[in-house]
Amino acid sequence: MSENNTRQKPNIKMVAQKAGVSVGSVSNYLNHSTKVSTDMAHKIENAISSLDYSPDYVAASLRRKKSTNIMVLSPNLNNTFYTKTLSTYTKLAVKNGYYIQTFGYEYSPEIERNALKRAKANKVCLVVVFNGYDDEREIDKLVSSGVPVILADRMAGKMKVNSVAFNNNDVFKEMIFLLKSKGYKRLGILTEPLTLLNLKRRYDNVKRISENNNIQCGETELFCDESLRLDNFQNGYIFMTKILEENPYEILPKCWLCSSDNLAIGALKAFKEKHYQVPDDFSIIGFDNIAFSSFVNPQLTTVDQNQQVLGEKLWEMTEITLSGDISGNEMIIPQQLVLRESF
Amino acid sequence: MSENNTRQKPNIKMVAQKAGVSVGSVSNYLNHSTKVSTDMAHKIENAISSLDYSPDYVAASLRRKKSTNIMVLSPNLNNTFYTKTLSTYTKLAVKNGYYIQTFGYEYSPEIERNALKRAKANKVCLVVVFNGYDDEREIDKLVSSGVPVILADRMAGKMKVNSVAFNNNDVFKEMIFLLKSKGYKRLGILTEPLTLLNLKRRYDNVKRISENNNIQCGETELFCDESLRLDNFQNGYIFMTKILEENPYEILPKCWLCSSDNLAIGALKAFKEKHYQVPDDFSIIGFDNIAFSSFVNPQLTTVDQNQQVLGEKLWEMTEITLSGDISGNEMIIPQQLVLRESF
DNA sequence: TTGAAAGCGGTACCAG
DNA sequence: CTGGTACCGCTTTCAA
Repeated sequence: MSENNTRQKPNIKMVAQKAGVSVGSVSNYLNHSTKVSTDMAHKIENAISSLDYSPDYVAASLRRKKSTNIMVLSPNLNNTFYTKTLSTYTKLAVKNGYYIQTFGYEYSPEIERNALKRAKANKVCLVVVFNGYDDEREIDKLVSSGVPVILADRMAGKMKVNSVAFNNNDVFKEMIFLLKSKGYKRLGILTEPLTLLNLKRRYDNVKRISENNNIQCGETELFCDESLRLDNFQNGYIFMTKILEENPYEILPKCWLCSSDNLAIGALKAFKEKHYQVPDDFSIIGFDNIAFSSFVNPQLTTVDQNQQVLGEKLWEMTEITLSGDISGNEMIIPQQLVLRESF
Repeated sequence: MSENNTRQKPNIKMVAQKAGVSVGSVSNYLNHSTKVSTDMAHKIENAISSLDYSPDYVAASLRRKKSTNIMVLSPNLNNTFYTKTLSTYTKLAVKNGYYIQTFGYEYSPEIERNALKRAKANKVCLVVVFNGYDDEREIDKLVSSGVPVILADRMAGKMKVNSVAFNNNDVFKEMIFLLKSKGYKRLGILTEPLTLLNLKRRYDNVKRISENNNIQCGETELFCDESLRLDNFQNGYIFMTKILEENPYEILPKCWLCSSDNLAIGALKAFKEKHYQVPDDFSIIGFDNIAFSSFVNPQLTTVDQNQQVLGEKLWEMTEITLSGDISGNEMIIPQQLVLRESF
């Protein structure tokens, strides 16, 4: 008979009333901020369950001036390198009472900056930024307005924020050594634009180490295109097809290093379609070691960037950051060459 | 010299003061709720930019009792079927002033229910649930507490909520017809547990249509395992390997239909490793048509569930839902068999 | 049009 | 330990 089928959501005041205690006491009880008598605890418990009350985080955030929501920004979500990392990270966060909101900014600096603004407006307690670029100003503003930031898979550079990134140097020593021992003279680089700082660093390092070892790896060997950001597989395939069609086999590098497994797998398809044998005519090395890389044929040789470890380190850094230490801490994770069939 | 380097975040009151107008007027101006004089508009504009003010959504949400945040729940994020759909949906949402927070519940009903509670506590204006199960009670509670829900890739069943799902029936007519014309007598089903409603529906339909056409597809042909939820590739591979080792070739179905491309690709690897030829010794059909499915060897025959279309329909449904119509609207998207090499 | 003031649902301080 | 109350930042009547 009652008409108010969407009756008012129970609030702390109603709980207090029903339990016959004050609002403050209910809050104390809920937040364990002060001990309450067992008698009172009982009454409150009963009121809560009979009303089916659950606290309003928004109101709490407003008053406390912070929340337990963590925002994670990722270039996009279509790369299992990111999502696998997030699986681990999310589980850890949930276990500790935090909640993760993921957002894919689709490689658009504009959407990314917009999300950064949301972070402030939504009072998240932390934002984790995967890669990203052209965002230093927004990040600085965010930090100085009180929202800490962790950079993931990216070094802090000049910014004074915490970060966890991969080494991006040591693994190339082994790689180039092997390259040399197999008789290669040049190394082709297939990559998205080097605007991403970790990509730039990788490139600089592999180039330096190559040249120190008489492996040619300069301008002529650098193949990079804007499209490679968006749809790695598809556009990697298209781009490599174009390269093969526009250049005679002789002038192309015989060994390729790609900035992601997705790209490498696209290139692999292009090689096959043009009837080149991998690794005989061309050999290829990926980056990330996503689950998929061992499922393609030939199986992909790649650089392992362990997603579980990254997720765990990220959580460690989160605890450090949340405890107030935002003084530019840095965690560096080693990489590892995993030899399979494509090289 | 100033010590307050983290000085107070500007709020609407400070803007009002600086502009020499009232708080209400600033709010009116910002929300276009009432016309303000151009003179006042100017003063407010100036105050805002000189203070670098940006409004606090949390406070606004509290007062308005709703927000422009949309929560999207997904079983996990490691399947590009979900993330591709989300790419499209996110772009549409952002364009319309909404913000998407994605959360992967890792196939845990507990974590999923928890997230649903967050939805209420965080005052999101809508939650989109991909698949999910054992959550009807939480969803009902959510809806009756005023947060509308859209079911994605899942039909509403008995629940009175809006949904957008795939047809999951018609495509099987063509598939079984082809199966028959190629001389197959049985169809093996490789799937995660049928607790997901859309999976159950798919299975019932393919079974019925098979039997009507004298294709055997019953208990003996159903291969399903809990592990297949978690890491599709890896566990699909492991599970199929086990099947091949425990059963003589003769008694196994020669054609397989999988509940996802990820699973199919895992199975493909198992077939190859045991030196079976695809599609000669075994043929296999996937589901989803993820980008990757045309990159494996042999290329995967699969059922296209167009992710872009799903993303778009989901946004259409979002507008309907947000406009207040939550009376159990349903959108059904057709599927399409895409013939490649594996069948 | 504009301003004043009452909340939204909590938290935290302070007095008892 | 408990209750009373100011306040978080914004929206929204209501009067002027």
